Amino acid sequence: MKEQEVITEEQKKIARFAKAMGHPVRVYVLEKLSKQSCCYSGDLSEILPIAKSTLSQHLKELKSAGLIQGETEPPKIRYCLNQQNWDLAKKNFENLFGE
Amino acid sequence: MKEQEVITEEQKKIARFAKAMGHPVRVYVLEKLSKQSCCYSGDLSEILPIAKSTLSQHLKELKSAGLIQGETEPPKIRYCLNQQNWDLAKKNFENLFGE
DNA sequence: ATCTTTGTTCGTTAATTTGCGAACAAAGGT
DNA sequence: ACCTTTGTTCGCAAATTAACGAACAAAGAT
Repeated sequence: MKEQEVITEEQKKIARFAKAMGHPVRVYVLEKLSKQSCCYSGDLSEILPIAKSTLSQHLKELKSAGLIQGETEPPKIRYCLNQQNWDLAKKNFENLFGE
Repeated sequence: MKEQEVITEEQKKIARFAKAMGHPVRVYVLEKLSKQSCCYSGDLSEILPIAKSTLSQHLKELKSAGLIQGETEPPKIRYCLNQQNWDLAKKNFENLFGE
């Protein structure tokens, strides 16, 4: 045990992404977005068996991890992947798993 | 909202793996094991700035997610990746991120 | 000005997670 | 028998997460 920094920024980043992906609903959302570029939160709300407030929190979590982004398009909000961070996450995981 | 199952087993599996990877210490351990096949928990304990009981819990979490395994080799325990599940996790993440 | 639609935020509750030190267990060494 | 080493488990406290319904906010439609 020591006080020096032994955990890299990349490892922290991976952990941050992984944590955000650590719930089935959030994986579902990410997978959907990776397949169809965008969707409205209402679409998800109709399909997923959770309260819309709960869904909203999951989306918030994905947003704060930087994996998705939402563009307001009244009265709806269109969600897409944050392509830049999605690519970064992909790269980070590839590094971890080794090609 | 409905009652039918909309989330696949694979999505649940990804979430389970991701959750286990959702902490910097656990990412550190996984990365180390992916590079050097095996290590003793004591090696980790010397390097990581956390109590050994805390480390033990992180290892337990990785074990219960199926990502690592520990072979007792008294008085130490040798930890390795659970290669089968590691490969599965890799595949699952590749599917999610898309090649 | 009011209504409708769409999401977010608030307040609460229950469950889980993180972290520590102390106590315990296993097993070889003295 | 006892000591040492190595980890795990226990008991606890603090923080975070997950979930819900109710209340609120934004903005176009009537």
